[in-house]
Amino acid sequence: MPELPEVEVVRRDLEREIVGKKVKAVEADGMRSIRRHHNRKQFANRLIGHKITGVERRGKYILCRLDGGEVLVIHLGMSGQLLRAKGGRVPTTKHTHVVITFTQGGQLRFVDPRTFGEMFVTELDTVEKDVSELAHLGLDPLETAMSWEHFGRMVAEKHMKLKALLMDQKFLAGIGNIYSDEILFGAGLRWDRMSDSLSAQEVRRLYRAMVETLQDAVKYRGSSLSDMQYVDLHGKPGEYQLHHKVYAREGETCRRCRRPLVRERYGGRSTFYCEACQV
DNA sequence: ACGCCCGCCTGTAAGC
DNA sequence: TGCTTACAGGCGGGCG
Repeated sequence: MPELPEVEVVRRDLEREIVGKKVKAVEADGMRSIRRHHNRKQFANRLIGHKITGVERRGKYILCRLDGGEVLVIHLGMSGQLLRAKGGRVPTTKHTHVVITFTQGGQLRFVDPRTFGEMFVTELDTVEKDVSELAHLGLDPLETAMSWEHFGRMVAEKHMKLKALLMDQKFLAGIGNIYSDEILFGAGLRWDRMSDSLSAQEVRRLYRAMVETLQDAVKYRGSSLSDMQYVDLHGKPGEYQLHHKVYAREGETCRRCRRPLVRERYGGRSTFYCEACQV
């Protein structure tokens, strides 16, 4: 579900809500969501008694620093949600796999119907070396300051379709299916253009569209589709879906040229674009 | 090195 | 109404 903007919104919510809190109790309903651990007790014991000292993001991963030098790594996968429950009396919903209770009261809950998401505790100073998904992450489009010329050199070194390149987490960290389509519309480029075929002007448009699209999406607190799988820490949906130009708008009119938008399958997933505005 | 498919899961919607 | 199928934002692995 969540891509960079949604994960960033949740990270900001977590920073406000759980930093400084100390873990009192941890419950997990099975091993699926904490599959890197040997057992539930070991997972719980690495959290209990520790205070959250900060919350960072690497691409689509959330890292909650703990006092004592460990870190709680969270990946939401396709359907994962982090929800804050204040007081203790809020009933847990179906698919709640992990509940972290703080000493000051209140809980952080991990809900994940499709169970592609996960969380685990590991050493902070080796996490980016030992966890290969993190070790191989590419640049973060919002965190890494870089010139469009530098971006253009990186893009031109590859010989890949633009959509595949934008979604390649080893190249750029955080962009998924929704935002790749939105970025490419913003840049006026087709999804299947080869990365080494862009003019300087096209590179500049792509870089600009990438940064602006992601920033806007964060500003509107992410995209919540009809399934409502993405909500923020307080259970509230985002509003960026109201600003989507192409994603899930097959057959609707292009906001720029009024022609109907098209959908194509690529790499097993839907791709939305305008045949006239994207070349 | 890359393109493409599968598997991992559950839920929902569309099609018959 | 029911059954079946397709599809959904994630990722890793394997094969050609």
